[in-house]
Amino acid sequence: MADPTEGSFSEPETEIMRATYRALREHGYADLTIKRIAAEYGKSTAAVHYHYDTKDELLVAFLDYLLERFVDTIRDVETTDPHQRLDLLLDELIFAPEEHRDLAVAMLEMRAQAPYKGDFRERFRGNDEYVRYMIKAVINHGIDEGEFDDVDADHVTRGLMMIVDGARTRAVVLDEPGALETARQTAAEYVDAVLT
Amino acid sequence: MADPTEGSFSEPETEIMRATYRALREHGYADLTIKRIAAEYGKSTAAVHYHYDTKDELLVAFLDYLLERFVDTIRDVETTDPHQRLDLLLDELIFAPEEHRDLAVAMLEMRAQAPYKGDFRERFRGNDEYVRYMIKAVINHGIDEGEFDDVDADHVTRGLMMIVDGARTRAVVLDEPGALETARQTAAEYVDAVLT
DNA sequence: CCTACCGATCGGTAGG
DNA sequence: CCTACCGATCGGTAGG
Repeated sequence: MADPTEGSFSEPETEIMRATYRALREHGYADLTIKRIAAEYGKSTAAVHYHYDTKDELLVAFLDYLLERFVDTIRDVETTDPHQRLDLLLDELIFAPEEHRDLAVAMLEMRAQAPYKGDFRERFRGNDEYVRYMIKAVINHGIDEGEFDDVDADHVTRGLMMIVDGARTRAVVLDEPGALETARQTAAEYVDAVLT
Repeated sequence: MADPTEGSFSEPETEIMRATYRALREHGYADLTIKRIAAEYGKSTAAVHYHYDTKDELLVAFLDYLLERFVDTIRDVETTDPHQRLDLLLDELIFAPEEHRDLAVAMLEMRAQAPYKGDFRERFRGNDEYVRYMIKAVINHGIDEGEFDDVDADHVTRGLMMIVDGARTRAVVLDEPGALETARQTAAEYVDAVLT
């Protein structure tokens, strides 16, 4: 809250989140231990437990941290023209895994835990609702301005989310060059087909 | 190989794969231990290690087992009409997570390990190629018969895979009713838009 | 395949 | 926050 947005040091909690991120990237979720997080943090495991009583509590906080970072990558779309705005939004949603592969990998690992952790699922649902709201708003705006056909904005939004999530999953799992370009093109074809 | 396809007992390896499946379903990948697998198997951990030297070796065999089961769910499309055949294929690919949620959950967990396990990634790539080949063959058949437009079959196939994988991921993570119906409809819209 | 066990590591805590 | 430690559990093995 003190706003060291650019400062190289900040609150211990933020440092621990960063350390968790590095540990997850290096070892994967299944081998993510308090000891490794503490090692990345540069302090003892007791220091970690001083800030987060249990591992579960730390992981939920970490998911919030991850989702914040994710939302940050798609927040600054500034154009007002609906079609262009939708294009830019889709660019960010689909090409994010390319620029932030570590983030995409970590997100998929956390996502795969959702069936076992209700806390995780709730947060992913909230995040998904937020992203869908952004897309839906642009589509509705385009419909109002007569730039898009009068479609079911909610349905089209969900269709685009399928493509976005498919792209993300495939980018992480298969790691094939060109997969994101294909996804972007598919999204464009879908937009052209149903909105115009 | 002795073919007890319906027998309630079979080779120890198959029993262990089944036990691993149950243990994974119950505890998740991060808490999947040899001890729990052995408990499901009904024998000692040494019995498990007798068949699989290391946990890694067991997991790779288990992924093969999972992918076989997955392929089995999409093998028996019998129609010859291209459009109908593509529809049935997409039905199976998209609605599979509904009928086999455990399988879909397990698959996503294994998928999330791909960045850390080259063995896993290779197998997912092989499986993906197989599924894509099936779809592409149907599309090319439709093009040859003049039922579909003369499109880039490979590109359309990849577009459909995005939707399929998006649907699977979202079904597991968000667990929202209706998500698969939406995905199926999106796939139909995409097919209509680019193939006809 | 089993019993019995190995060293290593786990999440978490007591006491300062 | 640290040192030092807890009981529990991990993957894996020896010997039969």
